[in-house]
Amino acid sequence: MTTNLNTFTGEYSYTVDNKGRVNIPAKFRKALSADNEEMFVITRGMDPCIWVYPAIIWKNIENDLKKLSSLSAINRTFIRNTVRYASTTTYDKQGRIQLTSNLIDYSHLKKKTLIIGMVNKIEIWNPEKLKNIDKKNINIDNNAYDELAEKIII
Amino acid sequence: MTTNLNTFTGEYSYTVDNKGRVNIPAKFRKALSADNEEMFVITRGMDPCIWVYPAIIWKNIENDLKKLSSLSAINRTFIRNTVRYASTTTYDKQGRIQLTSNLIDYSHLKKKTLIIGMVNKIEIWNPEKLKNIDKKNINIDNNAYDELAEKIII
DNA sequence: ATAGATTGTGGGTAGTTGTGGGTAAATATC
DNA sequence: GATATTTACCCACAACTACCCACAATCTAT
Repeated sequence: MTTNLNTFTGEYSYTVDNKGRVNIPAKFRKALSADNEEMFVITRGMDPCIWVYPAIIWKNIENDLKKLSSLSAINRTFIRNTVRYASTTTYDKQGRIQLTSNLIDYSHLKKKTLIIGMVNKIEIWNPEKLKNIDKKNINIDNNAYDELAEKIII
Repeated sequence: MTTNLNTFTGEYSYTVDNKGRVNIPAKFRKALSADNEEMFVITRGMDPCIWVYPAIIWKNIENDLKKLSSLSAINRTFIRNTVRYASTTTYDKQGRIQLTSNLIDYSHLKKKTLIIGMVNKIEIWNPEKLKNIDKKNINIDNNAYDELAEKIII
């Protein structure tokens, strides 16, 4: 089956074991292009979740960051916050990555997790947290949302 | 027979077996263009049914989503809601696709299903559910219908 | 009308996947 | 420098999935 490489969709439930490991869904592993060498970069998401990037996609982000001038305070803050919590990991023979305690704390992960494909990256959520965010988003700015929906016809 | 490729019309009755598989009508399979490689993407519909896209049609949606920056909260929500329940499947030698339990629950599928061609995608319904929705829609806003009539000459 | 091909539905099996734990190397602590 | 703690790598096994075959019903062509 040849889906888009380095592209992830769908929602999966997994558990974090007591060593802080989570499974990367088999489908996601298969979607990784060979030049990633089974590597991901994990970091803080903008929402209270963990973002997981294929290594080569992350490389592109780093290159974009290099282009930002450090003269601007906003740029400096942005760069710092973006790369500060990022670390590279490969998955083990069972397809799991090791999370850092920092990221586990940040995303409030307990045992159960939801892993969500977000097209060019992967999100790891505490299911309860995501449910709360979903509720909040019901009252989201509808105009902006509708505008998107008109551009992208599903 | 030469119909439009990746275009689906008509209504068919099939059964979901106890492994969660449904047949894709032979006519629909024949309408799939070769570059789909016999792949579909299944996801939640806006109504309580399952939407089935030819893979290459879905690919366009993914590519559009990739252009959205995750710095914006609305973009993140939109991406998440759009791809969260989407998964890629190929049909087996008997022409069936495997549904996920998540989608079966969402669409309240039991044994009997109605599969409906919706031009650029396919809908899988619980026949009872669809009957209820049809009843509700009898009293649909006629103004909205008239508005459509100006756009589409049938 | 009949034979052959196609289509829809069911089930079996081998391989894959997810989860737990074990052991040795590496790092940290005193 | 010796010991404790963490990390990386390995194995085991139950549950699940993909793939295969069987067969009845339906359709197609001559």
